[in-house]
Amino acid sequence: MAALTDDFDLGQRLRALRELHGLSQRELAKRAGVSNAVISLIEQNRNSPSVGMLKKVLAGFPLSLADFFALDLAPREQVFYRAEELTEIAGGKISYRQVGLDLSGRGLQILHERYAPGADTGETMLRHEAEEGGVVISGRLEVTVGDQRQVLGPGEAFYFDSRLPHRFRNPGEEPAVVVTACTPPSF
Amino acid sequence: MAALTDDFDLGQRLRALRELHGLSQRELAKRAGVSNAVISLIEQNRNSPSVGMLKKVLAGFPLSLADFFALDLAPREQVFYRAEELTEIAGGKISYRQVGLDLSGRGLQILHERYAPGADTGETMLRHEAEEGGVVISGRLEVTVGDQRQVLGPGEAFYFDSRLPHRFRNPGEEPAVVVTACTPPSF
DNA sequence: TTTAAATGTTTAACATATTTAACAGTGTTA
DNA sequence: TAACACTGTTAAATATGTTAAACATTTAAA
Repeated sequence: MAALTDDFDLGQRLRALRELHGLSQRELAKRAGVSNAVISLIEQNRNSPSVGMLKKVLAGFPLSLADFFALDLAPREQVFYRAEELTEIAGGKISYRQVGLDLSGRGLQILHERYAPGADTGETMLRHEAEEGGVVISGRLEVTVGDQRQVLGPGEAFYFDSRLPHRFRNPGEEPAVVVTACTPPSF
Repeated sequence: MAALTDDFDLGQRLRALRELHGLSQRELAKRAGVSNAVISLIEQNRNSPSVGMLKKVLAGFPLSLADFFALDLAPREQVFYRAEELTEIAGGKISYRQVGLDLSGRGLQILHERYAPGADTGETMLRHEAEEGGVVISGRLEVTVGDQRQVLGPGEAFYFDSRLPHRFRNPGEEPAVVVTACTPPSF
C-alpha cells in the first residue's frame, strides 16, 4: 500500500501542501507556533525535521502525520465512469466492479459488488492493512468480522478494521448487491 | 483521517512494531544501519527522531513512513449498522446518512446519500483535502468536477480528488440515491 | 561458580535541527 | 522617489538529536 514511501521529497511535499492552502511560510509558521525559518529550511530539504517538529508544522493546516505521508500529490485523470466501465476484478459467483482502473497510488477503493446466491469469500478469513465498510443495496449479505457475525439487508451497513479476519457470504435466494469502500485499496 | 494523530506514543508504536517482528533493538539497529542507542531513546520517547532517522529505522523492517503513521493499534468497536442507525448528517433536500457515528481518527467515510429532485450542493463549489468517489444506485445525479460535468445514472460512478472544486445536483424528477466514500472523512 | 553472549540503558562527545534576527527581493501606496 | 508590508532566504547562537562506548542485567553453557 501506501504510495510514494521511498523516493518522496518531503520539502516539496510540504511546499505543495502549503501553497495549496494559500499560506505563506510565515502564516503557516505562526499558526503552527514555530519559526518561519524552519519551514524555509524544510522546504529546501536543508534539514530533516524531527517528527515532533513536523507534527507541529502540520498542525498549522491542520493535517495529521499519517495524512501527510499518505498524501498523493499526483494529478488525477478520469472522473466519470459508465456502468460498463467499472473494471471487473473477480468475476464468477462474486463480482467486484471497481471504480477506476488502476488505483496504485490512490487512497480509496470503491467497489460495486454482487454476490450470487450462496456466494462466499471462503473459509479462510480475509485480512489486510486497511479500513473498509459498505452499504447493502439489495438482497442479504452475511458479514463476519472477528467473532461477530450478522446478516444485513438493504440500507444496512458495516465498517471495520480490515486487519480483523473477515468474510462475506450471501445466505439468501436472490443476488446481494453492496457498495463498499476500502482505504487504502487492497488489491 | 489518520487515527491517533495527536496523542499517539511514537515510542510505544516503534517498540510494539519491533517486538511484533521479533527483533532486538540491536538487530533492528543493525538492519537499519543506525546505532542501537537511538532505538532505545526513541522507544522511551526521550528524543523525537528526525524524519530521516525514523525512515532509516523503519527501513529495517521494512515499513514505509506512511504505513507507520497509518498504523492503528487501537481496537475497534461497532461493526454493523441497521439502516436507522446510519447517522443523518444533513437532512433536508439532501440526506447524508453516515456509516458510523464518530469518524474522528478513522480513514474512511461512507455515506448513503439521497438527493430530492432539484437538490443541489450549491453554487459555491466544495473543496477539501481528500479523495472521494461513489456509485449511483437510482435516479440521476449531475456531478461537476473542475471543468468537467456529467449526469450519471444507476450503476454509473465517479472518482476524483476532492481538492478539485466539485458539486452535486439532482436534475431529474425522482430522488437520486448514491453511495459515496471519502478518505479522509470530510465532516 | 565462571564465562560468554545476549539483552536494554546511560553518558559524554559530536552532529544536526531550531530559533532569533538580520538580509534581500517584491509589489503597493503616498 | 521613499516608506511600508509582505515575500523567501540566510548566519550565528542555542537547543536537541545521534553516536560510540561503557554500564547493568539476564540467560545459557561450561
